[in-house]
Amino acid sequence: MPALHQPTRRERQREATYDEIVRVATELLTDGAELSLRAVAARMGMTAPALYRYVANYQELVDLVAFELDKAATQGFIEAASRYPADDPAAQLCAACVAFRRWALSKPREFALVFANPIISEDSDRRELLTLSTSGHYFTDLLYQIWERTGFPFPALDDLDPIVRDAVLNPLIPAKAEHIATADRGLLWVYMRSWSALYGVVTLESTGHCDPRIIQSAALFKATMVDWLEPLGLVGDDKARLVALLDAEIARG
Amino acid sequence: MPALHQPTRRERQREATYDEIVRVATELLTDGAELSLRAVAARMGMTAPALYRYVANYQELVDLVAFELDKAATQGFIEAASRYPADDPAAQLCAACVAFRRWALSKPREFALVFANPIISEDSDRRELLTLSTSGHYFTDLLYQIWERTGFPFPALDDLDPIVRDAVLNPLIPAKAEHIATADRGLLWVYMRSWSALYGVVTLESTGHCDPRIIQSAALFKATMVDWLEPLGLVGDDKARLVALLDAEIARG
DNA sequence: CATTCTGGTTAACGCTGTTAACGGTAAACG
DNA sequence: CGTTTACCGTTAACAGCGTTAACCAGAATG
Repeated sequence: MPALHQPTRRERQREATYDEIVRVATELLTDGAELSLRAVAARMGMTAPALYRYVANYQELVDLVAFELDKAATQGFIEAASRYPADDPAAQLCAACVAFRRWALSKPREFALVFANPIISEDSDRRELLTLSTSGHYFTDLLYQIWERTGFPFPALDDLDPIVRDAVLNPLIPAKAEHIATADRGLLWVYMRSWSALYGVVTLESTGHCDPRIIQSAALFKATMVDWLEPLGLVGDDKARLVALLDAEIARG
Repeated sequence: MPALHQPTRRERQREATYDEIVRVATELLTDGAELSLRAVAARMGMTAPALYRYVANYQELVDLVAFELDKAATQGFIEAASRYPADDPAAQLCAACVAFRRWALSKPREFALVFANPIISEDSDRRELLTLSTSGHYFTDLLYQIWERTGFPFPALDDLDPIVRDAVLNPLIPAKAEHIATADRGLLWVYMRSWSALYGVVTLESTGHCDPRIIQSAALFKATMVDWLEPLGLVGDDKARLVALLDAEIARG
C-alpha cells in the first residue's frame, strides 16, 4: 500500500461515519446519558452490530471517547492559559491547572473516563492511546518552558533509579519529551512527581472522596499548587504573583 | 421499638443471610468475576429479586462490598504495621502505607471500588458509609500518634480557611477525630494533605495511568513517602531509619 | 384459630454487549 | 462492459444485566 494515498470515496465515507461515532458518543455522555453501543447506533439511525465494522468492542469505543474528551478538555486548558502571555509559562500552567480542576469537578463522569479508567497493563493498544494523551503533552510542555526560564533543579540521570532512568529516556507515559535533551530528561521526573500530586487532589475532589467543604473552598487544591511553585523555581515576587493569580483563577465563575 | 432488643429467631436469620450476601459478593469479586445481583443470588442458591428484600438496589450492594473490602484491607494494614512496636507509630505508618500500596496494586478492581468509586454528593447514605471508612480512621489515628511524639507543626484554627475550619471541626471524611482536642483539629488538615499525596501516587499506579517501570521501581511512591517524613517531624536519624524501613518494606515479596 | 407480615418464588420488561447469517451496493478486476 | 469481490449495513438471536409486579408458603402475632 502506498504511503501517500489520496483517499477514495469509500475511505472518506468510512472515516466520516467513524468520526460521527466518536462525536455522537461524546455527545451522549455530555447529555448525561449512558455510553452504550446501542445508544450510539440508535442516535445515528443505525443498528448496534453495524458499529462492529468500526470498533472491535465496547471498550475500544470507550477508549476512543476518552481520547476525544481529553483532546477537547485540553483545548479548554489552552484557552484558559492563553489569557496570559506566551512568555509567562508559569502563569499559563497555573491557569491550566485551575481549568483542569474545574473541568474535573464539572464533568466527573468524563474525568473518571479519561483519568481513572483502569488500564490493564497487557493491553498495548490502550497503552498507546494513553501515551498519545493530549493533556499530558500540554502540561509537560508548560513545565519544560518554565524550566527554560527558571532553571529549577532536577535529578541527573545518574541519580535516578536505573529503572526510572529507562522510563524517562524512553517514556511510555504521555509526555512531549522528544525535544528534551537526553541529559535533561530528569525533568520528566519532576513532571511525574508534580503530576502525581495534582492528580491526587483533583481525583479526590472529582470522585467526591473528600469533604464537600474542602471542594467548595479550593483550599486543598490551592495548597498543593502553592507547594509546587518553589520546586519549579518560582519564588519571591514570582511566587506571590502566582498565588494571587491562582486565587483569581479559582474565583472565576 | 425497644432500644435494647434481644434478637428473635427471624432477626438472626435475616442478619445471617444479609452477612452471607456481602460475603458472597466479596468472594465473587475476589474470584475475578463480575459483581452482579444475579451472580450473588445464584451463588447463594436464590433468585435475584429476593435480594431486594435486603438491599435497595445494585449500588447499595456495591457500597456494602466496598465497605467490607475496606475493612478487610485495613486488617491487612494493621497486620503489616504490627510487625513494629506500638510505641513507634511512624514505623507503623510507613509499613501500613506500603501495605496499602501493595494491596492497591495486587487488587486494582477492589481498590477502584473502594477509593475511586464516584460518589454523588447528594446521596447521603453513601456519604455516611464513606465516613465510616475503616482505613481512613486507622491512618488518622497513626498520624495522631506520631504527632503526640514529634509534635510536628500544624495550622492553628484561625489560620485555616473558615470553610476548612468547619470541615476539621465537624468532619465528614473518614477520620477518627473525636479524641482530638478542638484546638488541635488543624491536625486533620495535615492528614488531608498527606492523604491526598498518598492517594495520588497509589491511584496513579493502581489504575495503570503511569509508566509500568515507575510502578516496578517503587520510586514515585517512595519519593512521595519520603517527602512527607519531615513535615511529620520525622527528621535526622529518625528519617534515615524510616527511609531504610520503607526500602525494606517495599522489597518484601 | 385467624390475621398479618416476611421472605422467597416466577414472569416479564427493557436494557446491555456480542455473534452469526444474510443481502445489497459500490469498488475492483479480467 | 460484465463479473467478482469486498465492504457495510441489516435482522435474528443469545446470554446477561437491574428492576418491578404479582403471587404464595410459612412463620410470627393478635
